[in-house]
Amino acid sequence: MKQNSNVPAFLTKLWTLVEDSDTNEFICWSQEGNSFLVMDEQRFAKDILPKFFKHNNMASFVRQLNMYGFRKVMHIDTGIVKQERDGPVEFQHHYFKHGQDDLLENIKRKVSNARPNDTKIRQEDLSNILASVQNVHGKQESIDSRLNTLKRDNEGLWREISDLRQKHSQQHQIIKKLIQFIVTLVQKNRMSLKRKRPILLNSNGKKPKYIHEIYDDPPLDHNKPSVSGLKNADLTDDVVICDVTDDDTEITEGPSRALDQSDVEIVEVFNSNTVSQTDNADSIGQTYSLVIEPEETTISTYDSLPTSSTLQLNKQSGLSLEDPMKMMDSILNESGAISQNINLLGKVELMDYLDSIDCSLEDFQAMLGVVVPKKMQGCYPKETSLVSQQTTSWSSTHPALCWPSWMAAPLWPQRQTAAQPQSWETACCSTTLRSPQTSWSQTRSLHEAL
Amino acid sequence: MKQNSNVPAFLTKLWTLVEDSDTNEFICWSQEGNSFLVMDEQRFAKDILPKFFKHNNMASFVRQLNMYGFRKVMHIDTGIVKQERDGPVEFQHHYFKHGQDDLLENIKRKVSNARPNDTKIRQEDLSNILASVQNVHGKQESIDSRLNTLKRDNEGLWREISDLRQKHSQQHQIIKKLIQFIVTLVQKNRMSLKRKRPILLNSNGKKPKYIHEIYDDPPLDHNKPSVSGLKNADLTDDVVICDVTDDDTEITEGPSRALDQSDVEIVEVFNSNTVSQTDNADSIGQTYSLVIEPEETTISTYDSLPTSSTLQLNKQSGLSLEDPMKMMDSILNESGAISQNINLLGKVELMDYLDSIDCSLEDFQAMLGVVVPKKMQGCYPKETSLVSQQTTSWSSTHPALCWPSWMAAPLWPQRQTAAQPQSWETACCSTTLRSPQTSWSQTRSLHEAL
Amino acid sequence: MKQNSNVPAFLTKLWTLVEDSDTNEFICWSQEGNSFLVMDEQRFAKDILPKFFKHNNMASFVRQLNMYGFRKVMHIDTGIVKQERDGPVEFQHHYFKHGQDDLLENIKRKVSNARPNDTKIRQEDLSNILASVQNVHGKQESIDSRLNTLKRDNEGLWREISDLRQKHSQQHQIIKKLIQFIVTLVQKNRMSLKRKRPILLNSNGKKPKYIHEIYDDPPLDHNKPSVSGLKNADLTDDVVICDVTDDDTEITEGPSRALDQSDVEIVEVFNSNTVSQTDNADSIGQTYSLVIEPEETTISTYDSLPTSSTLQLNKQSGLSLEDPMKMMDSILNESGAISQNINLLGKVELMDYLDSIDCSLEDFQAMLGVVVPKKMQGCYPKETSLVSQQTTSWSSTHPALCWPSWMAAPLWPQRQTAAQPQSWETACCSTTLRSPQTSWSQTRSLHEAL
DNA sequence: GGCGTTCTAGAATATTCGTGC
DNA sequence: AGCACGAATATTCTAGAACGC
Repeated sequence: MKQNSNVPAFLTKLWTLVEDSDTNEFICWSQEGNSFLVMDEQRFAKDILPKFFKHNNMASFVRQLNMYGFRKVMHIDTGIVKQERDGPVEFQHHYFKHGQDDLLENIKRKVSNARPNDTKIRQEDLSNILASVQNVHGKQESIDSRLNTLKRDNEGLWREISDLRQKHSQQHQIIKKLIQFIVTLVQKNRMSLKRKRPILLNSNGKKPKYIHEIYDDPPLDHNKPSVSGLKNADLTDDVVICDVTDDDTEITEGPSRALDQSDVEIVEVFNSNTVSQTDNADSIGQTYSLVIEPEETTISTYDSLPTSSTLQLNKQSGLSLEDPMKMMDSILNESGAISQNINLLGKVELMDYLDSIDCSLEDFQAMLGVVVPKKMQGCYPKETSLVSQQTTSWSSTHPALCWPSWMAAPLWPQRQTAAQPQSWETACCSTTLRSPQTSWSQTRSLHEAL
Repeated sequence: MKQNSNVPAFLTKLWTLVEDSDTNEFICWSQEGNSFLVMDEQRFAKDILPKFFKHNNMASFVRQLNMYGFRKVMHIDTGIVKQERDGPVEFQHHYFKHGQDDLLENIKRKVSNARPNDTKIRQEDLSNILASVQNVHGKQESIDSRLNTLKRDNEGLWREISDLRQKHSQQHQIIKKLIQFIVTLVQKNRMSLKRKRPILLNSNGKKPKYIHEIYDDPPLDHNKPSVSGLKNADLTDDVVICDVTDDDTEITEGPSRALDQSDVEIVEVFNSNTVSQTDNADSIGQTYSLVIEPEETTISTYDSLPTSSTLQLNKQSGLSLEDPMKMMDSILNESGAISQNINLLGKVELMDYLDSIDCSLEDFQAMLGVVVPKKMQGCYPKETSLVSQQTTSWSSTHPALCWPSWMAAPLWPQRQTAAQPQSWETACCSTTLRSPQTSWSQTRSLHEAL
Repeated sequence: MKQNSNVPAFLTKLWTLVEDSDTNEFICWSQEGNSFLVMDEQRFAKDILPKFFKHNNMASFVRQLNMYGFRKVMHIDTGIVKQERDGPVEFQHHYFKHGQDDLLENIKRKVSNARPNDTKIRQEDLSNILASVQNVHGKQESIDSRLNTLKRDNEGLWREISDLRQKHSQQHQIIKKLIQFIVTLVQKNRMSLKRKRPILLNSNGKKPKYIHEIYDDPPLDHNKPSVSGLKNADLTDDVVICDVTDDDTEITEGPSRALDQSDVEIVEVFNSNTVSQTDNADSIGQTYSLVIEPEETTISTYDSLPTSSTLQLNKQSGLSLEDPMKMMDSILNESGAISQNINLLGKVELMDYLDSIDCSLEDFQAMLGVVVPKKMQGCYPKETSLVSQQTTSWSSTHPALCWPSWMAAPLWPQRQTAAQPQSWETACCSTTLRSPQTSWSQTRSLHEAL
């Protein structure tokens, strides 16, 4: 009757009840001893149950049995409506056997799964998931619009940059022309003033494209082209934009440049020590040279140092006299140092360039006549016909640059004709490039007109 | 006893049973008639149930009641241990009432709903979906942060561009002034040297605002103070950049450097036909002119070809005197090839520009400083106050450009006044610098040409 | 007689029934033992069925048989004339065989499958959600790729801007040199013509680095080789930016400007009304002044108007003669108008700038030598060594600028040396404008120092 | 928190009805 | 008419859940 351990009361009571021979009338072991029988449900419920439990309901008793894993033993005649008192009810459990109360502890009460119905859980899950998904959807739309905004911004930026590039290029052209003009001016001045021996740059009356000729193969070193250029250039007849300060010098030669003793001297930059100085000796005045040399340019963006490339310009007076052209050369040489890699292009452009600046008075006028629109901004070329060329000179130089994805055909407005050095301005994003010939011929005709 | 309609047999039987006064001993209506009582469970089960159903189990009966939504009516003494034989059992249903068998059809039998298979499958589905959604969430956050980063980048880019624009504009001004200065310088030189008859551009001492007059469209731009300045500047002693070539001229005067017979001649561009040419005829020497003419300008950004638009500037020495207007026209024609479509705009701008440079010498000076690109693209003004001007000339040209969304008031630092031709600067954006050689040789050829 | 396991009652009962020899009269195995026969339907139903089931309907019995997959065995005469009312009925099932009750467990009852309830609804929900999630996934990938594209674009933009900055800086150098050159040129001209006492800027033959000296803060920039070059350059014959004007005029005053009747006059732009004009009265010749004054700069980016800053260009003849320095002053003044707000910076920069242009011949020479950076194109320096400098002059000016997130070390190619006035180019994007006064006064003091 | 009692529900089977071939 | 099956209900056994101890 005592129940030790942790065997639930129900099991103890049930086992006792079944074992108790006094109640065999109502409840007893089956013959095999592995199940028990309730002879008369009704009487058992009303007479026996209350003595052991707090109720007299057969249903509650059965519920407990089920709770502990007992199963009803089906009889063949089950279901038959019998007039007489129903036959006995039989239950069994693997660990509920006659004379073996030690097995009872193996019988475990069923525990509610504490599972409030997956169904409900699932329903909630579904709701949550749905809400989550829609939330994500909303966010995505937001992100999408932001992306579009950004994309538009980017497009605007590209346009801006294109515009800036173009502007820059134009400015560059202006500057170039200005320099040319100034050089010419200085030269002229000398000629007219001194009218003495013209320093022969090209005594033969032909422009020596020495540089071009000498360097048909530009140095691979991109960073110091100017240096090499200078070195190799052996300029014997060069120029001598010497300056002279005095007054009465005579200019003997031609109308062309016979520059002498002008107060301003444009000294060519010679290579270290290799220079052959021309008649500087006689120059008594001070000589001033114009060196256009942006400091920045001497800086290597990444690793190279601006050391060697720094110019050792004019060593003061007593220097050589050079012509403005030389100066220009050096200037251009310097600034264009980078683009030397682009050989072909460089050459072509050089040609064009020279041609284009080969102008006389008319050119000058034309040069002067430049009208700037109040507003010019960059565009986005859409055509591509001329792109190839651009690519040639540009892509190579800007390998890292990625053209905006949204631009179908990145055509720079740049006119980058051959005559137009890309070095400084390069760039641009214009759609069409002017054919070199165009400027070529133009410049030419103009030139010849002289 | 007959049950028609679709009322289940159980309900019909039950109602009949309760209604039947013969069975009142076992089962009957409650006093209120909205529930029924089973007096003696055991007897009712064994004696009555089998007569109506295929069983004699009270449990089965109760099960059916529950299945149809009947509820047991709890009594106060429920739960208490009753010594006496159980009291009556009471059940009720909203549609099960005394004398109202028509309500029975409202009583619906419960139906089981779950298919154990799906359940598990669904659980897995739910898990998958949930994981998926959360995955998406995570990605979205990542994307969001990247978007923000990009946005910040873009803002920085706009700032950069704004900065660059401003810088460019400033440079442009510098260049313009430089040119003006140079022109003046040359002019002065001549004057002082020759002190001869000045070519009168505006002999009357008044600047012919021909252009402006011709195109009576006043500049919309209010922001060009300089322009006004120029206008107001009364330049009586106009320039006479005549050229002289000869040799023996004497430099008698000028305080400055007596430039004489300089080969460089700065010819002023004369107004259409109204010019009185000076002694050009006698000029034997070569004349060199400075032409600042960005080739790019001749290129039409989109579709036009640079062909016809090439400039036929100066026809050599002995040339004529042309009026500035003509030149401007040709220039604009050239460079503006593209923008020709934008007639009005072009004209207006031109007006402004010309107006601003509408001075003889002054014109010349101003002229130097400005090149008009055929196409300039633009920017993104959306506002307004200061933008108006800009918008006037600018927006029309750059309809496609969108100002960054995050910029409330996109005011460019750029001063882009009417007098400020963007032509030069606007342009291009190339990365590479032209190789030195190129410019080198070019410069040379030009030099040699001298 | 007891049936445990999971064999349904019907099968157990049926098998028992067939096996039971007592019922052979009504139901028995076929001869092969693989099917069973019901001899007399009616008697079987009425007499036998009720003893085992809750009914006495042959139909129900057959229904159960069908439910468990039993099939009726068709006889040959079936369908033909069935004379005899009830021949024996035969049913068979693959697992229902004589003496083999162990096969019964293989017999499965058919189960209805469709539950139109939630199941389907939920299934639909799941499908919808799943589709939605996957949709979102797809969109996200799209967004992701767009983001990447944008990012690449942005990177390209930064590169472009870097490039543009560099180009601008280079141009700026060129311009600066040009101006210097011109100034020197003018000066020289005067000297040579007059050959009078040169106004000594540095009579001692040494360049006065007044500015630099005054502000002993050396530029942090290491990238200015040219600068160093200039410094180191031993300039003996320093400049003499004296001006000479007329022929025999004597410069009586200070070393500073005693400008007289020079043909070219560089008039300083004075602040409104505060200007002290020098001996202009006596100037007989016409004087032209070069004023470099970007109109834009005078415009405050947002709200200020370009009013006062407008230049009063050439006042024509009778004007004052000024020295190049003045011109530079005015130029700087103008261009720097915007950045006046940045006082400190402005000053320092101005100092540097002035210092840089305060050169004599050497400087001049250096000026001519344009150095091209070995590497330009916008790169994105990764090192930061050079950043400091840049930061020094730049960051301060562009506080608002955010460097692109993807750039580790935002190194601008720009050389922005101290000697490089930021006023023109850098300018700041908008954030702060340098107050005109600053440069003004500075320039002045410097000027006066002359 | 486990256990016990009670009421209700789930689930499988059972019975019946109806339908289409 | 009869078979096979769907569908609804019925019966039974078991489980869930609420509540009290």
